[in-house]
Amino acid sequence: MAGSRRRTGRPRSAAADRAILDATRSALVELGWGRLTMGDVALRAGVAKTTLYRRWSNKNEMVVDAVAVLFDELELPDRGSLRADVEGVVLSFAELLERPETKTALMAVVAEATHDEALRARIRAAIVERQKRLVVEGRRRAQARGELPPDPPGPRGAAEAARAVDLVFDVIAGAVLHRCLVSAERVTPVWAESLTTLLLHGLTAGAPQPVPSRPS
Amino acid sequence: MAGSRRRTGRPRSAAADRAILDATRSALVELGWGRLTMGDVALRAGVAKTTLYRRWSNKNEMVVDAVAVLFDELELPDRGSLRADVEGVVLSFAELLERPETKTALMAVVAEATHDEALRARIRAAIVERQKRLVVEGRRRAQARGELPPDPPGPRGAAEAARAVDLVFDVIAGAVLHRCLVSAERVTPVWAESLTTLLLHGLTAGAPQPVPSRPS
DNA sequence: GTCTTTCGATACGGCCCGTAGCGTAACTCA
DNA sequence: TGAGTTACGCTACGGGCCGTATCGAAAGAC
Repeated sequence: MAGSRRRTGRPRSAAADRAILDATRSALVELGWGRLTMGDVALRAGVAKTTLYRRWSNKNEMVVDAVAVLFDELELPDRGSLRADVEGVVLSFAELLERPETKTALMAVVAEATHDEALRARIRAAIVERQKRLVVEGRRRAQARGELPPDPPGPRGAAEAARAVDLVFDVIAGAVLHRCLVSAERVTPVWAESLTTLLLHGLTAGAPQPVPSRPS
Repeated sequence: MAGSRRRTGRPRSAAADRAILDATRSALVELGWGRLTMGDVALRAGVAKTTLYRRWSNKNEMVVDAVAVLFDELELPDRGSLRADVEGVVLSFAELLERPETKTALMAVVAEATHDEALRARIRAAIVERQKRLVVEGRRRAQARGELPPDPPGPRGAAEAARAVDLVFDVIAGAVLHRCLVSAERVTPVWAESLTTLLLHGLTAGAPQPVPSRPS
């Protein structure tokens, strides 16, 4: 379907696509979300405003596409240990989030998504689900090294593993995001190390534990 | 200074203040951030639009004030153990964040704050710094119970304790926020328990730890 | 009673959104 | 090569909202 969509007529300009998305990101940096206008993006891209509306139905959808590709540059090179891998991904994610276009656009789009189901789905597919690969990969490596226990067998084990991945993803991404955007403080290597230690060993590391955890 | 600010003339209507902030919250629920207009808020509040602009210079500042009070309802009753306290605050915070006016407004305001230093400061003062009290209190109780080691003495110990509070706050608030708003999944009691276990004992709980943590 | 400030109401310039219409450019197919 | 089809740049437009100005009336302070 996607391949045979348009077989005749003048094709869409791929150069215009790139110019528009680039212009959107640079406008986000300079103006922020509230002052970003479609007319301005068109002007920066050297393109007519109508060309924007032929591709996206509104500002939100355009910005999601402009920002989603930024997250794809996240990588997880094998740094040899679970600790090093976690610290690495924390710092990479923070570096990404400290770029003005990323932080501005991500928050604005998430805000709009709170009352727009279609946009919520677009975010989940374009960003969240795609980046969970980092956690899956880091976890797999740690299990291979013996730093984490292997997944239990069977479908129950797989479901449990999926829940663990979701949890770790929310904790790491959430902590970095909150630190950068809500608390508005920088993510330093020292902070990344502290976060990693907390994740690996917990709050109670090095302390007596007089209160046993209750079974569920 | 604040007390003797205005000594003559007609005083500001406290009823109007309340009506405006209530109207702002209800408009956020129904319309979301993008469609919320000052004229509409004035209409809902039964107030002239000029009355809004006498109190706040723009939409962002008004919404921060409308939302900040919601966070003050967070409490931390002593549930008898660190585990129970953490689970409790996670669930309370999630309940707050799942209210439409909270999630919409918080994200929108944070997005605007990425390129507005004054707004960033307002958020930090009105929300972040005020809610850290929950972590400080929970930590103090846990230390009294012997679940956490006491703070080292001296100014260095105090600084270290402050960093620990900041870290735990970012991790807990960030995880809940990311789960609710970015991943767009519900915070269930089961999830809260998993998060608490992770926070208390870390990823490596129950697994061998071949890689020792390096001292800093 | 006078002074000061807020209030509601109305009007306004300005900016932006999203769409429509037009002539032209680019590409496909016969 | 020529006809058909689609994208493009340009311009213009109605409509909505922002933030401000202006006015007379109301509400307290002195």
